[in-house]
Amino acid sequence: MGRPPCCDNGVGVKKGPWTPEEDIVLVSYIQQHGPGNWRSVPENTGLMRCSKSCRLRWTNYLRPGIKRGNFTPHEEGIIIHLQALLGNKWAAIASYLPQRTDNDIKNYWNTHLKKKVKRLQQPAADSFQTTASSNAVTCSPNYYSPSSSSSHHSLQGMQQPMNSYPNTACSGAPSNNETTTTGVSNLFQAWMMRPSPAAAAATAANCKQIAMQEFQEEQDAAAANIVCQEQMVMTGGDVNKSSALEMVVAPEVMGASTATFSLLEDWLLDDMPGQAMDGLMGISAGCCSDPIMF
DNA sequence: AAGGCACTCAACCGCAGTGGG
DNA sequence: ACCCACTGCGGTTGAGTGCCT
Repeated sequence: MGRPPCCDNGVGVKKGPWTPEEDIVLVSYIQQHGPGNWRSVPENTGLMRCSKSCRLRWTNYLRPGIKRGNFTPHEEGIIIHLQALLGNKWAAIASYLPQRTDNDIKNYWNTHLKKKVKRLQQPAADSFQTTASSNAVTCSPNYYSPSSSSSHHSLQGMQQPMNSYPNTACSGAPSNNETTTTGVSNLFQAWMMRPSPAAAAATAANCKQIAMQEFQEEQDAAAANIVCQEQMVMTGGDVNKSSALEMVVAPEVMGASTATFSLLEDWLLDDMPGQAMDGLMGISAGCCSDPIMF
């Protein structure tokens, strides 16, 4: 017991924000060797970072297909919904939003959604206290227990194939879309051709799982079309940080993702007609208090 | 203009889980 | 069965930034 953390030696280990130069070194290495074996990354690249820091930088920032910026009302709704179901299982929640990282979702929840939900939950809770004191408003993740898996909307079956980042496990399926893969995107080609572990593990236990599998496969295909624009603006030895490594998802890819994503959205949101657009999905009273919601 | 405050988010920390030897 | 190396995850921190007074 008590194995020291990998960064414990401290000596010579750099901390704090990553520089564009470090990003480039890391991306170049992952292009050659693929993600994983993080222990060897600092050793082989000369990066003065611990392996954990390298992994985090990759998964939360450099990984292709990451969508940054504002969350859409749809995404908000899904996060709120899944948080009510799963609790603070950010990795699990992130698996349903393949373009978002668990860190992003966690941050967004803590900074925006938690307050939002609380604010809207308050009046609902007040009204509920007079009627349903024991079974309703808690939104506990245990509320939908595995024992209720006979329910049409049980998460148990479908969670399995979604546990890996779909967009990093590309099946290498050929695409009809024009793929302009230049710059940094070239760095990812090698590892993007790996087979999909999710596809290999497919068991099709129920209809929802099959649907999610299809979603996964389409995500894989979409990932093959991700266009990563390398915009390394080197001016007089300086690196423009803001544009050094900017991944841009082609509009047609986003369209495909959106189309396939609607399947998931249907499943997530179909019991809440007319509630999605306000971004809060009626979480305060509607979803959590309805035992047949899922 | 400047100081204080609140907010955001990248990054860190520590623990748990897992698989190989 | 046990140990250990490694990865994954969730909670937390703190630097940067913008707004307000």
